[in-house]
Amino acid sequence: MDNWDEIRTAFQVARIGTVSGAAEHLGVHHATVIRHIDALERRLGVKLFQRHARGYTPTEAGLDLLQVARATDDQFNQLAAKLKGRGTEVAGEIVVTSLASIVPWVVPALAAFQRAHPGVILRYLTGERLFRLEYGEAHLAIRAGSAPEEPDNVVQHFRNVEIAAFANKDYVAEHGIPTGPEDHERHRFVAGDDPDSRAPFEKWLRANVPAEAITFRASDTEATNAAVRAGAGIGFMVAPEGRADPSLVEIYGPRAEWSAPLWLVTHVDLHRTTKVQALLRFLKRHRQEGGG
Amino acid sequence: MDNWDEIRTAFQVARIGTVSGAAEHLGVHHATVIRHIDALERRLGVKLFQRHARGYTPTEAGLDLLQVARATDDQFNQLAAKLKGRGTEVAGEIVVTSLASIVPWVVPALAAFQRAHPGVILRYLTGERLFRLEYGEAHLAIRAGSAPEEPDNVVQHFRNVEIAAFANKDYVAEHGIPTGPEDHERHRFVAGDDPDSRAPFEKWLRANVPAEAITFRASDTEATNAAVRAGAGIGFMVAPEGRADPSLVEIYGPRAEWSAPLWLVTHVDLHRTTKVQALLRFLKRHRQEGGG
DNA sequence: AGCATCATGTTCATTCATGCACAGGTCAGC
DNA sequence: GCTGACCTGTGCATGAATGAACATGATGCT
Repeated sequence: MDNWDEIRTAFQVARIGTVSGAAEHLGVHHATVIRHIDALERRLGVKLFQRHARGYTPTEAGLDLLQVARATDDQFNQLAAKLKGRGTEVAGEIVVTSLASIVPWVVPALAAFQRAHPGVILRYLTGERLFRLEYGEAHLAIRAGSAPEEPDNVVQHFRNVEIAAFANKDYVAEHGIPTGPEDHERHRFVAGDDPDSRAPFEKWLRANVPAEAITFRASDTEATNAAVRAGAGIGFMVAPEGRADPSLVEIYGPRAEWSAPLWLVTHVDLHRTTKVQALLRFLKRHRQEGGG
Repeated sequence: MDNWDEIRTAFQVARIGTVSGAAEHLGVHHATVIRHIDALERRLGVKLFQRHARGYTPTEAGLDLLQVARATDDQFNQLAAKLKGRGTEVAGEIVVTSLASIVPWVVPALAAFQRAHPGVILRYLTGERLFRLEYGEAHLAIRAGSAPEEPDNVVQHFRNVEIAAFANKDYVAEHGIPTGPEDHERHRFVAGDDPDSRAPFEKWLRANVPAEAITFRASDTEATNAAVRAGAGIGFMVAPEGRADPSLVEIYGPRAEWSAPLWLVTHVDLHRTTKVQALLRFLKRHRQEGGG
């Protein structure tokens, strides 16, 4: 594996997604980028990218390269900063991902972090792209639920996020507020679609709400939240998110048994870099804000 | 930090120590190597090497680069192997270091490992160069004594090494073998020079041997071993090493209270690579052999 | 439907990095 | 003290990697 510059070129293509974009970022001609990729693929005997008219999409091999090269890039930048005597400076791109449901909580923290470190460029990815993050597309993943246990990942418990039950005002006006579990059959509930979900509040639903009362199911958290807002019934939401919506009424306040743990997940190769460390420290220092 | 190839060039210079050697290894002209180094240093504004007529010696900055670049090199090689579908193949250079005193135990294990993986090139460094290993000059360090706790290092307990007391045959012929602790004042002992040493057998010496009976002290383990072989008195040695020398007599057999733990220390960036993993697994699988 | 925009991919001229040859220096050994 | 074998360092010719220009295809907006 000689010619590290070709790896660097491939890294930028994988990161940005287009040859032209990578060429501009690298300050070279796009023909050079194409030649680097071709040479690298020929030498490795593996297709790194799927060519199509809209750009280059990394294959699985390309994603492997992306992961290794991103770590390298970060480490080289950190080395350069150290050698230049600016060892503590935090700068460069940081990619963060999380479930969409905790967006309203994460964004203010990231914004504050960006304010504290103007040299940082934040990319915050949520939603359907999450599955690709296993391949090292992000520096930091904020996950909910049971602790991830993949090798090469550094997992830290972050905090518990408060979960409460909400319903739309119109729903309350029509159906009122449940007087207790025995009243649940008279109500309508919104829940996830997975009947075996291990989320604590889903277990509580199965135990305390008759199945016939769960009249709206959706696999995606955003969908269930939208259903609650639309008045489809009573559903669980992250507490601050629900409270931020004036059209919602808090049916049941947060309970310890419902709260879901959040995990900060980083890849070992990235975990030690100053910028990731700085972000982790920042997030942990600000974990009180926003309720939880 | 653009131009990763220049880092690669600097890495080879730091690793090999000469511009010409690095040039030959890289398959380029040595003038190219000089230009790469010059360009890199100018861009970083830091001297990476101390030039002298016998070669290039890395400065502290150069050692920092060496550490990062070695990890990168290994990771790229591992990536290449994976992408080429030979993910399990173990090949390339592996640098191991340890105290000189456990050389006779380590060498057979390394030799066996090399036999099992013909593609591997082993470099086994001991002795005075040990101090440089903090800077990532080795893939694996085998350390004795208390567990190292530096950050970025992965420390695993390896095994305990048996320590026994030996003396030269000539010494025994002249002084006999101690009948018990009360007989020690009549004997001569070889010990380390540090009066506060935390090595277990040194503690035992302080507790069970009168200070006047310790007539030979040396700071280096090799020196004390040589003194024992030369008949200067009774001294502690690694059990298999002492037993391998027919001129020595085992005065006190190994005791649990004397045994010193050995630690396998790797840098996080290198720890996950297949070849380091393979070596660690191999060493742990063969830890029974050789007594311990 | 048609145009504008943005992407990849190929050909040809050029330039910059490389290789070569030689100078200068240091160290080891006889 | 001298010779030989290393090593670093520099000016100059060459060639390989690069950049410019152009062709081509897909997408989105009017």
